[in-house]
Amino acid sequence: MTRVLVVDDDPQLLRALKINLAARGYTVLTALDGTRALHVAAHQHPDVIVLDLGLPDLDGTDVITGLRGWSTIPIIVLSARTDSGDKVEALDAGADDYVTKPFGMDELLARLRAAVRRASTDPTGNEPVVHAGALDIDLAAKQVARDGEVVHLTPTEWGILELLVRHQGRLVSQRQLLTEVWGPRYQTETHYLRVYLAQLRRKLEPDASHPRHLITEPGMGYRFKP
Amino acid sequence: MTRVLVVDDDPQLLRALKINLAARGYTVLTALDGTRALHVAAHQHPDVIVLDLGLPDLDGTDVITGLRGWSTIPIIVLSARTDSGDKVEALDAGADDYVTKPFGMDELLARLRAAVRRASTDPTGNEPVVHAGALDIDLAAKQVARDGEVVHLTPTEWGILELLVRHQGRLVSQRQLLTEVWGPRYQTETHYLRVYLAQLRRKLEPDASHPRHLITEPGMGYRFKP
DNA sequence: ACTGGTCTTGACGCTTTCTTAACGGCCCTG
DNA sequence: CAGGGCCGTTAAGAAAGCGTCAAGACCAGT
Repeated sequence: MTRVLVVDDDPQLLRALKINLAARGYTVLTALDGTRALHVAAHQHPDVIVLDLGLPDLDGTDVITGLRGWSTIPIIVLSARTDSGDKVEALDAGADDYVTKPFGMDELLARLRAAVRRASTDPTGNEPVVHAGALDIDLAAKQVARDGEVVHLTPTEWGILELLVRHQGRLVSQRQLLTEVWGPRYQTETHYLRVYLAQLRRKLEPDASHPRHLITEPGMGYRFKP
Repeated sequence: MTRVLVVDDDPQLLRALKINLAARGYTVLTALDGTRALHVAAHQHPDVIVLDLGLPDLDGTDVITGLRGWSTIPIIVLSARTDSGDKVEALDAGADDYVTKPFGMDELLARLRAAVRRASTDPTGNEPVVHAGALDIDLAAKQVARDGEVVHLTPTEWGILELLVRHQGRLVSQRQLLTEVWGPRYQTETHYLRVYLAQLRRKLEPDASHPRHLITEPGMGYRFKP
């Protein structure tokens, strides 16, 4: 049974969605504001989230980034605002889809099915700890240990490491690193990568000048070698 | 570089999209109808497809199902019809997103980024590893091994090899190699090919002077023989 | 307002990669 | 068999990319 978390501060709409989704066989969880949404998402592990942007407590994009910090659950954003700036912002923050109110219920359901279908072919979600040499990288806990000692990483450092580790062995292009860690507008700031890769190597590699795990492929990108 | 296939029968819109996408650093492939779209998708392996539903030859959903038969490439549907029935149909056929015309270019770009982001974090990398003699060519990892030993390639070398391997067995013209690896303005610089093919053979072939995989077809182009 | 941590930015030397040139071999044609 | 394409090989200078260090900007918590 697919579990949907619906986040909306409008009780009427919430109720309508709940009825419709339940009628289609979904299990429905609900939250009235962003804080509770994050809480429910963390504890109930829904399969997909329908998120209204106009929440009383938190900004919509903050909810998205809060979720994306630890999860890849598909997020479908609902909003009354047709402004394309909002859409861009939400999508770049990590939303999977954006539906403008008023919307047809069958359209929302179709988008929901599309989101769930995609997620179900994606076996990401149960790969908690990656070991590589003296490194233990816990993706769920967002923590790295070197020789058993926990190493502190900044958010940006972690973002880079996580992306590389999730694609371990594969080449990750500079462009992808920049868009996913900094955002699509930073695609050309390759300098950042050099600075941060040097920092990561200093923290994680036995010999920073001869890296064994964080490999540079000149002109192409970087690669995490286990 | 992300490769986008744009399918539209309206030359004007096609041109506008091409310019905008190219300006954002995408490599743009185009097709004017469904048949050609399926052909290009199969042979050029784009990273994402933007598909207009109003095509002259095939029904939009047929194009989607045709693609979904063998590929999980993200598909963003474009349509003038706001009818929610069409959306449901397209999404259930396997489309990833549905954008109604007229649309804002920045919104489309954001949805494009979202689709590419999802696909890239999805390790359903159905890019195969191609074996040829002592060579193992991993297209997803962008890595080649010879007798199990990883061989380092420069970006240009990899670009040539990848193109040839993706068209394995078939002849790839010099013109195509030059335009895809160096850019359309280098179509006459056939000399580059000689230099780089020699380098590739030295790195990959058992006997560089009697190549078994990287075959020259004099006056025509090159061919990768598995 | 101060502090500590983090992110951005600039400068420099070094390495890798690209471009270009020169030369010799092969094969077809006249 | 002479000449002109076309191809392969090698090498060296030019250009682009990389690693490193460090200073200033920014931001949140005290």
